[in-house]
Amino acid sequence: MKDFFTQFDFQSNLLFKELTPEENQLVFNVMEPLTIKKGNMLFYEQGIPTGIFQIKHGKAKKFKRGFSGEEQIFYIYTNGDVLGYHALLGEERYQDSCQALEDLEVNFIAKNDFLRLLKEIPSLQHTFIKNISHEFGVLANTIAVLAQKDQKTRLAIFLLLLEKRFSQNSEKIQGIDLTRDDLANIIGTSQESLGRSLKQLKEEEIIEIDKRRIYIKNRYPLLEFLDLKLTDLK
Amino acid sequence: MKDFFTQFDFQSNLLFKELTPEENQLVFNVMEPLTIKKGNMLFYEQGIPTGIFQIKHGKAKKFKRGFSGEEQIFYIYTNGDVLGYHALLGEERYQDSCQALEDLEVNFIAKNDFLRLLKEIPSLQHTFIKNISHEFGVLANTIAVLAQKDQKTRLAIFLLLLEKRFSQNSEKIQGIDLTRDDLANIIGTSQESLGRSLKQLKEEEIIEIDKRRIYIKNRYPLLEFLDLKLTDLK
DNA sequence: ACAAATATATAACATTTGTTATAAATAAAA
DNA sequence: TTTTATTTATAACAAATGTTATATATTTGT
Repeated sequence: MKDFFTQFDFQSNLLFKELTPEENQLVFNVMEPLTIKKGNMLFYEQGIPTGIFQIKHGKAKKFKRGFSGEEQIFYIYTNGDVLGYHALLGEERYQDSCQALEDLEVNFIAKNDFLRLLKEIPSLQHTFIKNISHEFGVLANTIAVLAQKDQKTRLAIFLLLLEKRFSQNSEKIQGIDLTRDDLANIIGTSQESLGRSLKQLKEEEIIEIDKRRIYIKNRYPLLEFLDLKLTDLK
Repeated sequence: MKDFFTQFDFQSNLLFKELTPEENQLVFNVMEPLTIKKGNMLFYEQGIPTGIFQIKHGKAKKFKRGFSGEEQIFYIYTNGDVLGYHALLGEERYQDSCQALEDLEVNFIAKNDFLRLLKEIPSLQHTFIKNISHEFGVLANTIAVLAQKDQKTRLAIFLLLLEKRFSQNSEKIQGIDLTRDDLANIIGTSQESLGRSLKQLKEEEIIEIDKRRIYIKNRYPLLEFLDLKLTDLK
């Protein structure tokens, strides 16, 4: 059984990690550094794919509009994550949208360069397909959480997951820095209802809030509430 | 924008549909007919993959256990659907489980035969990767429904989807034949709460129930309730 | 620095959903 | 068939969540 965090993590920060120094150089050579301003889109649902991105620094939300049009966030990417390859591997348009939550520094790899890399580095195509397969499982696990857990439980789960995600490739403790709207959207509830639960956690001294940023002060009550043993966390 | 049904359908009944007669023969040659009894597993989460299946006749549920162990159904396969290829393409263990909901007639393609087919039929690998990419979008859409819609709305959506799915490759109207438990599990609610909503729909003469089988008598109120235009349905 | 716009917090109330309990119907086994 | 087990239906009540409204805090733009 994959551990708790792995079950909900795309692990897309590991995609270029298994390369030899030579292969790594090939990848590095075709990377183009870019800055993307807060609020700008990395790509749009139904847009024609132009390449893939690696986030050097910052956060981006991946979302999709359901058939009645409301945005649903299903992943938050952060430092080191590689994204945008589904559409290229599937040779189709983007199936979801990705937007910068803060100013981003990214490395961009253009479509043709990426396709060439796939040929030059034999293991790479397999690594990507394997990751998509893993991501499929992450979405299935997310479905289970949303379908089975009540709101307070979903909040506890995503607080733990997001805190961990945001500390990825980063020295200091980041806390969870998302708008209440985005956080409510992730856990599938209303902003007001989310606020009520956050207030409770604050009163129980499990979290601390500074401006909008949420810090987990004491994770043990959360783990206990979720029936997680420390060993589940690796 | 993909139409309503396509947004929630893996379309895994189309995977072998684009082949030339010669290619089709190659596939046919390695298919081994099998019968799988109701309740038996086609494969298990964490099991080592042995091959892929095409359902000739019957229904099977695909599910995954969340971190606290409850089963979550995230897809129902039916006539014509091909399944079990994620694990082979990703060269990893099965990431979910699949169980026969009734006696199944399937065609089985053993791992090595399938891998050989991928080499012999150049378009095939691409078709499968493209489909996984599409399935990824289906799961994202499912997340949006579970996170954003209330229980009655989720029921309306899944009734329409399941009715359509079950009529796939089948002449007569099938209705929706699932245990209340499985249906409740799919839409993410309790059996009792599901029962309450079904009763309402029965009173409004939108559905009809015979034994456990649910028939949609009048789909227009459902479509209106979901704010769907007929053109959304293709 | 200031005004305007946006985001957050909170409470009261309405509605939805879950839970517990029990009976009836159906399916499976003897 | 008869008995037993399982599944479905339903109601009363409790708990969770959504909604509306309003106040306060924070961010953004000038």
